[in-house]
Parts: sequence; C-alpha cells; structure tokens
Amino acid sequence: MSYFINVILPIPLDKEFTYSINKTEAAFLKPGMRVAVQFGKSKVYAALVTKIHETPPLVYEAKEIEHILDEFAIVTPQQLKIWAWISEYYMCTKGEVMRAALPGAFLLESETIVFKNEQTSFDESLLKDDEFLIFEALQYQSVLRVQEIMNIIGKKNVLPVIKRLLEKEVITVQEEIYEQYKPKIVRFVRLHKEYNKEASLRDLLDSMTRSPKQREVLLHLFTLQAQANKPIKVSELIKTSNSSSSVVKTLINKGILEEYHLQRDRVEYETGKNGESKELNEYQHKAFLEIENSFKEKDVCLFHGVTSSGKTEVYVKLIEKVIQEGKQVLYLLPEIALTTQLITRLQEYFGEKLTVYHSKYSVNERVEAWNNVKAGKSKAQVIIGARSAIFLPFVNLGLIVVDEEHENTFKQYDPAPRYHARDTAIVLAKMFGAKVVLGSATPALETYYNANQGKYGFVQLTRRFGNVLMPEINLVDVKTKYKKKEMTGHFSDTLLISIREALAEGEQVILFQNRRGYSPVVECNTCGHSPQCPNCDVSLTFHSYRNQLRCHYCGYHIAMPQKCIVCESVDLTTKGFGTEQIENELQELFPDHAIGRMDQDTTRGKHGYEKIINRFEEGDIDIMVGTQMLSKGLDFRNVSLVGIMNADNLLNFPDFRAHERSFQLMQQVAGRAGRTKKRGKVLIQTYNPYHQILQQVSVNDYLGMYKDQIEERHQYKYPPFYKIIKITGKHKDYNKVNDAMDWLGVSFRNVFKLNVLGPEFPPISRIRNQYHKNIIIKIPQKQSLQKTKEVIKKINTSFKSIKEFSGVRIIINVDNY
DNA sequence: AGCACGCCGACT
DNA sequence: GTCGGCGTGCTC
Repeated sequence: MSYFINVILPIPLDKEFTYSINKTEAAFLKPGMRVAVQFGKSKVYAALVTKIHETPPLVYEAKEIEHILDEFAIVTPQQLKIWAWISEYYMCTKGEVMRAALPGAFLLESETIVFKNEQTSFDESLLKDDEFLIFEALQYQSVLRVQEIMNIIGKKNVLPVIKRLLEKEVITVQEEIYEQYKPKIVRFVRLHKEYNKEASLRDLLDSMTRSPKQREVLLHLFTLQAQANKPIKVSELIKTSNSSSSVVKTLINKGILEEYHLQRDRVEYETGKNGESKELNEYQHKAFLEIENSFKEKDVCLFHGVTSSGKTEVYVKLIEKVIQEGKQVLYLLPEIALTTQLITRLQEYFGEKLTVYHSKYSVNERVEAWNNVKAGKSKAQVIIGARSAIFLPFVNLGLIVVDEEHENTFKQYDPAPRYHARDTAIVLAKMFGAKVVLGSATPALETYYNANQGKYGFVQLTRRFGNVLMPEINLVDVKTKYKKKEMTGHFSDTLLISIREALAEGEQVILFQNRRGYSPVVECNTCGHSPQCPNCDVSLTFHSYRNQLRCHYCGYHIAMPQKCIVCESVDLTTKGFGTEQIENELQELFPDHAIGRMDQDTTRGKHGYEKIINRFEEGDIDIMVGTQMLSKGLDFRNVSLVGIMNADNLLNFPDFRAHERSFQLMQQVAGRAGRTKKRGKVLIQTYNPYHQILQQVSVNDYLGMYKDQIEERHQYKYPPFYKIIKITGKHKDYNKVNDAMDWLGVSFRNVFKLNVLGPEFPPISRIRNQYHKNIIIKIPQKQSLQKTKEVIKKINTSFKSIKEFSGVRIIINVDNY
C-alpha cells in the first residue's frame, strides 16, 4: 500500500500538490503539520499537510517528502477552514493565504550554500575573473551564501557563475533549510546539592579565602536567593555581583555551582497585576448592558460612540466577562494605533493574560504568541493585534472586538490575500459561535447600513466621558481670507489668533495636513516645467530638510536642482504645501515655541513613533504638525485646538468613498481636541465652506452624512447596495495593458452588461514603471456572488491563454475599499 | 512565485 | 563567435 499527502505550498499556485510518504509517516502525519518538500528542481519549502490518503496521482509520479517538520499540527482545522473561505471569497490561492497567515519563522525556505570542492584539484588559471573571486573567497570562508556571492562579484545574476564552477568541480552546493524559530534558553545557576548542609557550606566558604572574587559571587547568590525565591539567571548573577562570566564558569567547573537551562518566553510582563477595571459611568454601563442584550439575538453589534466617550472601558468590561468564562478574546486595531497608550492601558487591566501580536515583534516572539494561543494558555487569553491577528490558531474564541472599525487599513491591499480583517473576523467569529463588537465614532457606511437593516445590533454612546462637550468646529473660508489679505503663509488670521490663545493658556495645538514633505510640486517660473519621477506618473515632492526631490510612490530621489533642468532658469517656485512647510512657517511665526512634526519621515526607525508621541505628551512640543497618523487612537490630555490646514484635497479625491473618508478623518482629528474638562476648538480651512460634508463635520452630523451618502451610493450603484470587484492590469508597456484591459472589458461586458465600469486609467497611471488600468465590476444584491466569481475566473483563464497579452499581471481585488 | 530552457542583440 | 537579455512554461 502506498500513502500520499496533499499539501499547500506558500506560493501563488491555485492547487494543492501531492507527495508520497511511507507507512510510518502516514501514521504520524496529521492535517496541519508541516513537511519539508522539494518543489521544482532545487527549492525546498515548508508545505502544510491538508489530507493524508492512498490515492496515487494519475498522470505523474509523486515526489517523496524530505522530512517532517512538526511533532504536532501547528495549524488547526478551523484555520484551514477560514483559509479556504478567504481564498475563495477574496479570489486568491491558499498558498497566498498561508504566506500571510503563518509567522515568518514557520515558512522556511531553502537557501543554496556553496562549499569548496576538496576532492578535486584543478588549474586556477582556467578560472575567469568572477569565478576566481569566488574561489579565492572560499579559501578564507568555508561556506558562501548566494547573497554573499552577489556582493563579491557585484552582480545580481549569480546562478550562471555557480553553474560553471559546479561543472568545473571547483565547488559543491547544498540546499540548506533553516528553522528560524529558536526557543529562548536561559542559563540559570544554583548551589550544588552537596553544599546544602550548613556544615559543608561553611567549610566551602572557609576554603575560599584565597579566591575572594569567587567568594563574593557566591555570597551574592545567597543574597539574590534571599530576596526572592526564584531561579537565578547567570546573567543576573554576573551583573549584580559585578563579576565576570569566567568567575562563574570556574565555580561551575569546580562543582560548587550547578548550571541548568530553562526555556523561557520572550514576551513576559514584569508585573502580573490584574488592575481593577474602572467603574463605568451610567452611560457606559447602559451601553454595556445594551451590547450584552443585543448579543442574545445577534452575533455582531455596532457600537457607535463619539470620540472620547470611553468605548475602551466598555470593551474591557465585555472582555472581562468573556475571559471569566475561560474563552479567548481577539481585540483588533488598526496597525498604527497599536504602538500607543492603549496597549499600556489594556496591560494594566489584563496584565499577564494579554498577548500583543504585531508586525513589529520579532519572528520568534510571534511564534511564541502563536503557540500560546494554540495551547489556550492563560497568558494568551486576550490577544490584541492588527489585521493579521485574525490568523492566530484560536481554540475557543468567545469575542472579537474590532476597534476603529471604519479604518481602511483593515483591508490588505498589496500582496494577496486582499482580505478585510473586519469582515473576515465576522466569519471567524461565526465559526466559533463567538460575538463581535464593531466600535467606531464614525462607522463605515456599510456597517451602519447593516445595523440599520437589523443585520447587526446597534448601540450608541453619545456622551463624551466626563461630560466634556464635543469640540466646537468652525470653518474658515481661505478664499476670502486671501482676497482680504488676511493670510500669513498658509495660516488664516483666525487660525493664528486661536493658536496664540491656546499657547498663552499653556495648551497644546495639533495641525493636520494630509501631505508630507515641503511641497508636492516644484515649478519653473520661466518655462513651466516641473520635475517628474522617471518611474512614476507623478511630480516629485520637495523635501526641504534633506534638500531633495522625492517620489512618494517609488522612493526615487534626487538632490534639489539649483536651476530648471530644461531652461536653466533659477526662478523656481513651489506649489501646494505639506507638513514640512507648515512646520517651517510655524517656526518663523512662533520662534519661542517647540514645534513637532509627525509623518512618515519623522517616525521612521524602531521607536520613532513612540518617541515623538512621548515628547508631545510630556509637553516638550507645543504644536504638532502631522498627517493621518495623528488621527488614530491617540489620547492627548492637553490639546485644546486642532487645525485642519486644507480640507479640500481630501474632498477632491477621485473615489466614491472620498466624502465618507473625509468626514471620518476630520471627525477623528477633531476628536483629539478638548478631551478633558475644557471644550476643544477645531478650525477647518477650506476654499469651499459650503461643501455639504464640511457643514456636516462642523455640526457632528454623522446621521446627515450617512443619509446623504447612502442615497448617493444607492443612486450610483455602490456598496452596500452593490458589491464591487476591481480588476487591475499591470505592465510596463502602455499599449499592452491598454489592449489587454480592453479585451477583458469587452469580455466582462458580454456577461455583466452595464455593471462593468472602465477599463480606465487611474489618476496615477504609472507606478514603478508599470502602467495600470482598472475595470470595476458591480454586483447587484440579487446576483450570485459565487457565480460572478466563477465567470471572472473563467474569463481570466481564457485571457491568460492569449499569448499577445502574456506578461500582463492581473490583480483581482474583491471589496476594494 | 522561482527557475530552467530557449531564442535574439552587444561585446571579446 | 560568446554573454546575457527576458519571453515561455512547468512545478506534485
């Protein structure tokens, strides 16, 4: 009898592969375990077993597996189910889901390593230059990696050279698979058993008069032991006794100390204090009860609470209740809000029950979190994480909280799977019979609509915590301000006066500008030329700090030219403005105050973000200028004024969600103002103060915005009334994408008729030298989603067989919002 | 996705 | 004449 397994490989291929195994392996393997398999000629991958069976493949001979990587399944059956759902719903392969789902350390990949061939001798003079370089390097280093070879010969394509050397028998190669995860082993010491008796200990200490260092270390060991009855780390002992590792080593060698090792978790919290959760105020308490109540009938509940209303405390109460039942809780947040105060706050509440799962953590930390969740350990009962946390191996999930539910960062854009974490979370919860709270001050239209339709429960919290009033929001018409010459740089007199007032009161100010750099366009006053990115279809943004022109799409940058590249005129101006320019202007206007800037350029580096936030919190910065980043989950006590420098570039974004997004963003930014006693103030500068959205923002009219927008969505056939699938073609040849997408457009229109939009070039049609063109397919509610996807797949398959269009990459994005 | 195989331009 | 460009097709 022969045995086989089906596996998922972490590559974008839309099928499972079959490998052969022996009887013992068949008895041992379970779905969810990993095996190392050779795939293609040389690559070795970690593949995930989905099925063990005895059906030999018909048309090919299955390869044998290399070896088994796990003792137990690392992936649960529920996970395999959610993977299947994601790959089907978001139209991607299971391999792509696997790649996104597993922590990097589980996805080992082989690497070619090169050795010197000791067996043969040869004539060195037969080697060519780059071959000799490698040969020479091998005289000093026993092994070389492909990356190192690239560095040595300064070429990217090193495979031919390696091949030639292999033929000449100069080298041998080997595929090395490396298990990335290494459990953290900590060395501990204790006194050897022999000296446990007081008499022998005294003898020992007496005998040590001639080695004072060792004696001192020993005494320190006793002190540490006396302080707390816990294992003593070698490192700790060395540090506290101010000694060296050699002294400790001697003691161990002499048999006086005994060393032992323990496996330790990397992520540990110092204190296990289970802080008492705060008492809810009457409104919070009411909301809490209402959510509980809605869970009796509905699985999902929208929790609409205005900014600063204390939603977090309500979540905490809900979570406490679920963990008391011994169930797990997942708390999802937009990536950026994760590095902030919220985690500290939750740590105070949940102490050692809380695990943070975050891309900033190392691969090893993530594997540990994974294992803890899977083992249902108490330290992983509450998991807080960004969207990828939905992939953790939950065993008994009871509740998912999706905070800032409207945030678009819950949707993954670039590599497939292009999933929406909020929507996936709802499916995940259903599998466990768990409940979901969607929380937001400005819910996504879809969510609000679902709540309105009775699909979700709906609970509101309209009062800010401590009864602080909602900030007063005023619009400033910069068009008339310019006419009346009441502008200083990009500041209206109204805004300047308010800033001065706030500063005089010792309060802080936040200024929001949704664009980084100094100015997005540089233009020659003589010939009108403005420098463009050579790889993308955009103007280069001027960054004055580095005196550079940069492309925000591909990272291309050049030094700021002194004169126009075309006509050599020195008369260059800048158009538009970004955070950097605002910062500069502020510095001139308020030379006595500290100005801070928070955008991608200033928050780079590991703790860049935390650093700047801490400085602001501690009052080292009086005025903070920043982009979107400012709007997410930050709680600054002393901010009384928020200024939005230019509302128009938000509103004029060419997207059906632009208005909804602008409203959400402005409301969120406005919510940063006046979070304590005093009523906050918000000023919005705009050219168009009569814009409906701005009017609605200014009076906190979410419902009005909702009604208008939902009407528009209905009229123009957009979500939530129609589902949307976006199909993007990409290629470096403009005509090729154009023709290819036209062909697809015609094919789709044959089936879906008027519900096909495009093909259309996006506003930025070329990025990184790739031209893009989009088709949008709208799917009415009565049309089967599954069938629609099947048709799209079928058309895509016939498309792929047209060699004229080969090389055009097609990206399918379901719910592309 | 990788990676090998295979067919055409710019250098020894 | 070779080296190396990337188009094409396959991977259990």
